[in-house]
Amino acid sequence: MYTIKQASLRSGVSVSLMRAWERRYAVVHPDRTSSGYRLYDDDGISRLRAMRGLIEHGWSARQAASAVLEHPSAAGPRVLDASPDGSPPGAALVSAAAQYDLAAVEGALDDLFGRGSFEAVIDELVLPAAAMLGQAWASGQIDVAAEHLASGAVFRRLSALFDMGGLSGSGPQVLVGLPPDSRHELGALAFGVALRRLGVDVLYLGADVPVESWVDAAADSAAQAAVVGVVTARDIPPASEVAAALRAARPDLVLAFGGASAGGLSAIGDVTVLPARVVEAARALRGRLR
Amino acid sequence: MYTIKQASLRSGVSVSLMRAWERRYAVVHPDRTSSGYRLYDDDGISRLRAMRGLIEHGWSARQAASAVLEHPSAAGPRVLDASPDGSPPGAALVSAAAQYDLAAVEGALDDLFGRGSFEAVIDELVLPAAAMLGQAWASGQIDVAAEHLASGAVFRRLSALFDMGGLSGSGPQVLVGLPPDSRHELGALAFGVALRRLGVDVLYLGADVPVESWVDAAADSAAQAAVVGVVTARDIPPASEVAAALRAARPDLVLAFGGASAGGLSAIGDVTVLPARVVEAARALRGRLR
DNA sequence: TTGCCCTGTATCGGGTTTGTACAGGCTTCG
DNA sequence: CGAAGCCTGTACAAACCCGATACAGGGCAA
Repeated sequence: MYTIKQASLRSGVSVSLMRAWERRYAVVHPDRTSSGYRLYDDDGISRLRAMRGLIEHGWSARQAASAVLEHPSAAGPRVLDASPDGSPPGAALVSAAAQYDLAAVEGALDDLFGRGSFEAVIDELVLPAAAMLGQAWASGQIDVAAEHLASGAVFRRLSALFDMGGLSGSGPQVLVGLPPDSRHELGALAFGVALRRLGVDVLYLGADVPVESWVDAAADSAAQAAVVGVVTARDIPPASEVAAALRAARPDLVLAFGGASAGGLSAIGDVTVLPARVVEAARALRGRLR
Repeated sequence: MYTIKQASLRSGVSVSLMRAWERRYAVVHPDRTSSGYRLYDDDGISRLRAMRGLIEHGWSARQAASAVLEHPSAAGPRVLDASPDGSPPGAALVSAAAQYDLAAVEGALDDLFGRGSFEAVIDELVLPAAAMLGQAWASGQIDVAAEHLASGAVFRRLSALFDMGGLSGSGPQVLVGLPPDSRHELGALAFGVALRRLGVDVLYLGADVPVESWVDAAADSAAQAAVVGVVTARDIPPASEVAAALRAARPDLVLAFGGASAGGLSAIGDVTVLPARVVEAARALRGRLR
């Protein structure tokens, strides 16, 4: 349940306009606190967002409202909306980074994370935006320092979410990390957050973990599974080395590869290849535990 | 069991506010001594920390409280192994890392950060503990993966503090980062946090920043100063390269070196060498601005 | 063109929420 | 014993939210 300000941030509709739409078209019926404050649920946010989308596509407000009221399914849990000007959601992050404007970076992240729950936004908005940062750097559009600035901010957000996940202390333990020489860890960390939010105790090892360290971690911890990130095609050989060493050291360990290039490793024995999207990957792995 | 002040330090919630939350939302029910003093347990600390996290992410206090009350599993207890008297404060962190026990790692960090304000503990406890981690790794006492696990947790704490610092938006801007090929960024990040808490807008570039990126960042941002971390003696040559390039590109920029090995660079022109302790270093740099 | 409706936005007076501070008195600890 | 810490209760300012109203600009019909 969100206050009107939070609902405004999540729906992209201004506070004044939300009240106007409610009064004129009864497009939402938020609950009220005992003192009369509006409290919006996810369905209300979806309706507001759907209505905004229709209006941006040229509909009049009244038509949009009746469409939303008539087709409640049209206001499904879709989250991914292009910005008003049609630019992809991560563009604001890239341009903020290019100008070394940390406030704008944080604002862009507020916008991305504010559009829904972690699970709703991470695969659709946040990681694509981070990927755009990498592309912008690769294409020379922004500098390494600018890329660091912005991806560091993303990393901090994810870190806060990781810590906020809280330890169940009793759940299964899973090692998560990247193979040697692999450095882009945002996806792995996001996966760790998603897994932790499913009640799994994640031992997050980070980037560039040597093969022997994987083995030692598996031997010295009570981990039930290990997930090795495979971000680029270059990570495939070291990742398969890690898997082979882990398999030899701990035959009982559930092994999985995750990440964009994990598909390149499907040939290897009994190693699970997780879906590319971190939320689905976390659910898939969770299903293999216990 | 902690007194209210200890609980405040560990949870990051002020004493007044803890009482207000208890009175208004009944989010905790601390035991009482016979004379009425509150006594908090680890579960209470976790609840307060969770509520604080939700509020920092935009929830209203009342919504956050009901979420914490409704979802008690999110706040699991954390047990800290009693460390033998006389052992240095960071020993618990190292032994927790050695056992890949993330709960114990978080508990050790709770203990370290709980002993005082950021300024009080960072130089005395947290960074020495992080240094002990590095030494334990160098001496073969713990593995790289264990070191990653624990220093990642420290990094996340510092990241949260960095984000909590908030942007003044109007303060002077300072670039903070490490020279090329330098990777141990905990000290630089801690310095960034300290600086931010003094009202300076820190543009944190992170580790391993190429010379050209320093130059571009200085050129494209409105930074008044740049601080280059010099962690080990090996960082001295690249750091001096960065300084020379920055001096050439932006003669007006205030340049400073920070970190344990910054002293090795005292010979270079008008570059300030900051004290080794981050709090003093931040104050020293602050004095040179505006 | 004129006048009217639609629609997004701004403002006003008044109530609510929330973080912080203070006063006066009791407890703990060195 | 004195300083520091903690208690309850109260107060307060800033931020937030409420309903109501006003208003500007665009579209549209007369």
